Amino acid sequence: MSDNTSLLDIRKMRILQAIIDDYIMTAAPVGSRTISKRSDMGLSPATIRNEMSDLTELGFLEQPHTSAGRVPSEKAYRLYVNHLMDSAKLTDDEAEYIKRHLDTRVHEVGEVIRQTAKVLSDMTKYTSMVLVPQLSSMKVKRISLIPVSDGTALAVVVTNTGVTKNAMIKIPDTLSPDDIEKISKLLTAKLDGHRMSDAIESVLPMIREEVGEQADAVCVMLEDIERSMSETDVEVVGASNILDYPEYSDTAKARSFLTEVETGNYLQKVLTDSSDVEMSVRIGTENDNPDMRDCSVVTVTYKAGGKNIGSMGVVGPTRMDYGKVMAILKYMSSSLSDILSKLLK
Amino acid sequence: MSDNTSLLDIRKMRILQAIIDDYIMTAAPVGSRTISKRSDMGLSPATIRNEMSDLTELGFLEQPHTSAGRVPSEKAYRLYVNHLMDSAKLTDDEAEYIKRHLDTRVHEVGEVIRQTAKVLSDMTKYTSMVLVPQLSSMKVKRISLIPVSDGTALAVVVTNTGVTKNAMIKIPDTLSPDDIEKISKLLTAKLDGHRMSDAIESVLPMIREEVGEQADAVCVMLEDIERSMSETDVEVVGASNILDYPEYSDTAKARSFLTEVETGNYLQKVLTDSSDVEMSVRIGTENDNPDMRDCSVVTVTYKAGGKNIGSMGVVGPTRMDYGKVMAILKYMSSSLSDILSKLLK
DNA sequence: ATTAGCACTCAATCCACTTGAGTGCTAATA
DNA sequence: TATTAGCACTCAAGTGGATTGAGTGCTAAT
Repeated sequence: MSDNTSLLDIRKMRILQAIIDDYIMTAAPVGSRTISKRSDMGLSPATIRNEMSDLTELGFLEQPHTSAGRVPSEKAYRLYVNHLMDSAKLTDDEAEYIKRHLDTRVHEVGEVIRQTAKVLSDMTKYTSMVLVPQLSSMKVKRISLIPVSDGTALAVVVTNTGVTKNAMIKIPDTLSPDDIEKISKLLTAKLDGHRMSDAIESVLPMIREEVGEQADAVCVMLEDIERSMSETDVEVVGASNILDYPEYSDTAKARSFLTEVETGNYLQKVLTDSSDVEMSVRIGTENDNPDMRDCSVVTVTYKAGGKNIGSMGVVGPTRMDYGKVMAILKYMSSSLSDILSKLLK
Repeated sequence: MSDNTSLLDIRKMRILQAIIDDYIMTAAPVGSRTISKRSDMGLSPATIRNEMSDLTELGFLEQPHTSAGRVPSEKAYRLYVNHLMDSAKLTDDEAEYIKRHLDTRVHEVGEVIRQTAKVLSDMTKYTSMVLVPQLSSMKVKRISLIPVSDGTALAVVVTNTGVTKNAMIKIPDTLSPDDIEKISKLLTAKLDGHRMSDAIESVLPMIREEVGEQADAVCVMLEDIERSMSETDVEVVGASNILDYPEYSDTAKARSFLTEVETGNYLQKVLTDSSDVEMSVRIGTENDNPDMRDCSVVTVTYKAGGKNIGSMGVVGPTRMDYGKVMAILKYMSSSLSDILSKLLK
């Protein structure tokens, strides 16, 4: 991505910023007079017009039609996010709000995740999403196999971070409940401290001799479990918020947005793809999903014990309040990380 | 509820039915000419008009304004559902579709529930909802307590029907993992075959002496577990379908519908309230939630082992295709019951 | 009892006109 | 030379009157 700043002198930048700020608030094309009055640069509308004309030529502004004002282009938002935006600080009220609503006395990770998504969407008024913590990267502390019926058992994996996950698995009919308990204990003993993802390659060989003839069965079970563990799951809240924004007053557009969000596929993809960068911003067509081509998606990662274990984000119209959203996300990220780190001690 | 049929002669009924059928399809006020042509009763528009005038007076039809056609009232839908509607049979294609999509080789209840909701919404094109099976009414087969971290453990309850549910519970710091395992085995032994809801009253006393000084701790744990078990959870799919219906082309209306559905509170209430009647239909203002006052909600229960264990339903505009919806729900109910009965053997 | 005929109603659509916010260009100005 | 005032031009969004057409209700004829 080329750095566009060099093309723009300081005045053009300030004007562009003013236009974007205004457009983010009003969703209406902004004209030269508005900027002349609102910005304290003491320039006449005519001068602003000239600059706007240049900015249009450079691809930062667009005109819906000749006699409307100008609308920021995606390129403009990109510049805004990278250079212009004054990364808003949260007000005390906002920080307080987050603290209060996140500090419910919950001791279950799923609950914390849901609550986080709720707070995120309440504060931003956009759609929020939180990826549940990824287990595959955590170390196993315990594996319990619980017989459910002939041929099936529930595997419960507890990680060193205290996150748990279930997997319903098939078991050979030949195994008795006692066998299962034995295997369960053995797995816990051997896997303790290892990553689930390493289980099959590095740990299975060690177990092999001890389980004897059941080695193959155990192997299949482990594969089953690992598959379940690497399933990700995403909590989405506030999808219908999108209807509050005029750009989605067209029902068909709202429909395709909501359908996409409801399945959650794309959002999940974005969150997993971004789960190694501290903060990511996808503007409009930077989203490769056509139904999301006039949304922006902002994500951050969250940690537990100093290690990234998940990500969360916000989806809204391209004209979203990036400054506010990014500030909130940053704050929420560290709050959630704190809570989880404590919770998962 | 008084039975309105007596007020209407056979001809009025047929005309009303024709009007409702037409309105369900078109969502547009229907006029006398349409009915005269479409119904094979060989009556002129003028005659129909006279009858329509009577039906309006009786409260079965409404006029948006003088020169529009007529629209069925809620009272009309009620009559339709109770007496008029020819309870549509599913086509072979539809039955086939359900069979194929529900028969995925899944062996986990949650998966089946999600799939059911999906199929239900795909077929009806409305919003679907499925209440996950209620554990409190099932008999316990096994309880496992799995230590997660100091002070917390995961309780996994397996019922005789094979449904499982987790609850994260607090445990006294004084309990060692060995203690926990002992309690876990004891609970399984004592609770096996009992309903969770009876656990505290009838089973706890029997355990009391065996656990000695930990009796109070066990009691608290059981309460914790029981609370978690009686939590209901509802799977909602296809909320955005509502946007395809002209009565929700107004964004504000769609917004309030979607927000209500997103929280799921009301739907959950309806499903639990209806979980003892085979089929229930709530039309328009029969819903006590103001945001749902121009929707209808249809629910059925489903069983496992001959016993009601949950319910599911469909939400759509009052002008929904009751015949089709009810036929689909009936069929799905028995399909799901079959699957669960087999699955949970 | 039914229907043909007719006057009446009223939302929806169309069209011509106006309004007003905004542009782009040019000539005057500092 | 950069800025600005002035002005003609554009175009979406109203505004208001006329037209249309689907529908009704009533009355008189069948």
